Amino acid sequence: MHRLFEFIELTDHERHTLDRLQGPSFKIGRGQTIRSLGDEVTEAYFLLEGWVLSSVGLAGGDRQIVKIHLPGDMLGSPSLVLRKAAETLTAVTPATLTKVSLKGFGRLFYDAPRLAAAFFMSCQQERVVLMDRITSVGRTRAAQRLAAFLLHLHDRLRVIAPEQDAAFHLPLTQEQIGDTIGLTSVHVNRTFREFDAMGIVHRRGHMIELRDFDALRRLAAVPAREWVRFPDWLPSPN
Amino acid sequence: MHRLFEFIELTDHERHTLDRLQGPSFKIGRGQTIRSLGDEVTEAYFLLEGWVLSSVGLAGGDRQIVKIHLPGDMLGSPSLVLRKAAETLTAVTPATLTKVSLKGFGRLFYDAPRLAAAFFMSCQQERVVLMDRITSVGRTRAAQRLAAFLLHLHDRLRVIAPEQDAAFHLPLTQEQIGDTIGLTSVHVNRTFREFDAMGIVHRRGHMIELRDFDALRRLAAVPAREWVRFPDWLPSPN
DNA sequence: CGCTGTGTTGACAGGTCTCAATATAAGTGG
DNA sequence: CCACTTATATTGAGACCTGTCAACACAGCG
Repeated sequence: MHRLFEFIELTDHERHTLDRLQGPSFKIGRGQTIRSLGDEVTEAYFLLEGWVLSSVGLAGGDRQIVKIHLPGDMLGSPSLVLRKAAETLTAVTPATLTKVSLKGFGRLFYDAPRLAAAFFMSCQQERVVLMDRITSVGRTRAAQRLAAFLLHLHDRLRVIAPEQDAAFHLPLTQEQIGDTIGLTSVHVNRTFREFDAMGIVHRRGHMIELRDFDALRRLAAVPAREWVRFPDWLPSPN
Repeated sequence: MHRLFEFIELTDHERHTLDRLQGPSFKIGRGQTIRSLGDEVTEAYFLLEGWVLSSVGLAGGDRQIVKIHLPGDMLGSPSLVLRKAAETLTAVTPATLTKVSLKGFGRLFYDAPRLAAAFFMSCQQERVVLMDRITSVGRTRAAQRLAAFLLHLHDRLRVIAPEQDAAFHLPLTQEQIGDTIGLTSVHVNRTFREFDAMGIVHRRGHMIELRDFDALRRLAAVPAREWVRFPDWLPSPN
């Protein structure tokens, strides 16, 4: 179950190529680090189960979480263009992943052009997401950032599980949420309680229920994004 | 002169493919908009001369500049995966560009796999840049953001013009700089004068001279990025 | 030469951070 | 399964950074 399905329908050949790309699956525990910023880049990963955070550390010790990875994501691909890994990958729940060999990935551009195009599109998609996030963090206040964050996460969960309703499990601490949207944990907490009080969201432990999507969307203020499926500029298979 | 040269050395065939991709060059004036957020996506662009801003607008009227495009950049590629353009492209200097047909771009994945891989890498590079910018905006103060901004821009200018020294022309208003690093123009001004006073930078009109790289780098605090040239995971041409 | 946009500056307001203390939940070892 | 330890959530007070508003200087441009 790969995110690539968002853009193209895979042929048998492409599906097979994708399978051959990956090594055997392995598991890691909650809190474990898969790879740290600055490490040698020897492989990439696919995330099969669990949540993984991708973060960038600053000299001062602060860190920014640049991506919350959900099952189906490819991990570590930004580092393909670097000598040292760009990001630290940490599991926030127990996770199952596979390794992707760099050589295999490189061959893919020859063996499965349409698959390569899907990876390209997936990368552009990440770019758009980052653009929207930088817009949210750079130009809006705490409540708007938190609203955009919750909506975006909910959207992504729905892609993975179409039956997903308004409530979901959020296995992140408020500090991690803060590191994602550029706030301190203290202020994330205050903003959450504000949302509680307004009846916009409801929390019980790490279960979050979005109770007023319109209000959240109005707050978030980011433009809606409609991803293209089966783009007509991409030649059809064969 | 394309940014792709950063990752691979183009063969004649690849260079030719790249040329065929582009329509005749055309010019636009300072302040003109090439394409607005929400427009239909019918093409992409290469920027040959001039500076172009890529920005995302919020419902409230604020906007975030998500990328400052320099000559050699491909423009509008994030919108390849969207039905409506993700970003508004505005020239801040007179600019020369070419159009890239979407069909042609799609065929490239079949006709020139290595070139396609270079575009993929270029996209990942943008992603890393955005990750670092979100880190800067989300987790650091005004002075650090401005330092990171100036250093990053200087680095990019040096890629284009290796003889580039510590002084360069910055054709942006302080408001545009603010929209880029998440500050108001007023605060950008205050921070610039602070840098002036400390002797870290020197300004005369829109000429900027970086006078103390060490101090700037210490301030910026973002990890250094070393792009890989000719990655060994990519099959060689032939 | 007047206009309009941009840079500069000051006073003040407001949002977010910092520090610190408690309460609560989660995880651990016996 | 309990007692203990640690991480996380919550709350308050005050400091600090940045935004807002407003005025003025200055430059580029028609």
